[in-house]
Amino acid sequence: MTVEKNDTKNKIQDAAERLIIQGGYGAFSFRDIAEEVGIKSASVHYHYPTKGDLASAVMTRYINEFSAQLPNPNDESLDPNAMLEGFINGFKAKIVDHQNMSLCTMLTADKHILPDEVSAALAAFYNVKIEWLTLLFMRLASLQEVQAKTQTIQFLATLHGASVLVQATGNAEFFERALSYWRMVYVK
Amino acid sequence: MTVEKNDTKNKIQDAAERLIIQGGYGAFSFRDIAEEVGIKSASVHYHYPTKGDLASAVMTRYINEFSAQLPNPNDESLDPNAMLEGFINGFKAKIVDHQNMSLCTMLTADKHILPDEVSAALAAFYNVKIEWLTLLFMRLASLQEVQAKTQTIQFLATLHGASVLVQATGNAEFFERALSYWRMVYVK
DNA sequence: GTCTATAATTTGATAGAC
DNA sequence: GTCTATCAAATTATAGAC
Repeated sequence: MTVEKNDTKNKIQDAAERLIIQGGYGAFSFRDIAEEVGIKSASVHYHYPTKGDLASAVMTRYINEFSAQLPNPNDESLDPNAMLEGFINGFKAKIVDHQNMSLCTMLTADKHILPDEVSAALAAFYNVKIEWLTLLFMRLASLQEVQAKTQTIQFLATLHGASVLVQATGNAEFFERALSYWRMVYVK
Repeated sequence: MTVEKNDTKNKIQDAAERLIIQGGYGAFSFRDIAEEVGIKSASVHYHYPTKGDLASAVMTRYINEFSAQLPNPNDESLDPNAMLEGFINGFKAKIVDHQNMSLCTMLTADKHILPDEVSAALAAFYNVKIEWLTLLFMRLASLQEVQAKTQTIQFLATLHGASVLVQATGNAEFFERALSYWRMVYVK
């Protein structure tokens, strides 16, 4: 199984991901992508026949990379507090450092105009994150599943809402302010 | 000063607002709006020459209506807990009942492709909400301004993030779960 | 796999009649 | 204020040569 990291398919996905993050599903065109990759739009269609196919591929790659990078929350050789810190900081890097919203938040906003398979993948991805965090909070705070899931929803909402506030106001400081409770209780 | 609530300008704004809420700035066209209002696209251009003009008008109307409906947080004849409850429930109505994200969250996602005046109005609007909530939290919890503002950012993030989770997963129950802490502390 | 060429449609916007 | 008519540009997508 050969893994080419810089082949045309990946370059196309890189460009598409960047464009979706910046303007949403409606704001990426085959010509924009072609130009960025250095080929013609017909060649983009060769790799991904429709816009939905391409968005779906970008989404799938994002989910796979994200999931692969998640450690096992019940691995006793790993510090659960550090896992939560890593989760927060990974999100923060996308939001604050790159002054963007996450790919998934963007696609969530566009859910009504997304191909069905993409919006289904999106919902599934959020459920993966919820399950992972629930296991982590069960371990972190010795909680029952129901209580840990509630913590998860509150935490995930804070994280995603923080990105909305930062993006809307341009005030990066709001990120740490929104997350301060969670850092205080579980990280420090 | 005559106030026509059902004149063409307002009908156009209604249609534009609905379309923006459903698909973002990129997913509303003059023809879509014309069809919904029952006129031709050239007539829409008569009222709002450019797309930016229309988006700006929708945004301004939304901000004005929202601001006008906010009570004075320091009015001692009003219950501050009820004010926060009203704020939460007003947001919930948009998110859960209408299965949408709020106009402002949608436009925030599209910020990079928005005309400058619209994105500036957006940032200003979030700051209005933050100031109002900060005054409310100062009164609600007898906090200093800095602490009240931190509460505000945490609360606003939770609210907006809840809408992302509900929209992404289709699980309306996540709204109350995300807000449960705030309802428990300040509403019940 | 990439290209040229092009089809079919949609888009934001304007001119001018009524 | 609304219409018809139209424009120039951009869009997704396909056919076929190399």
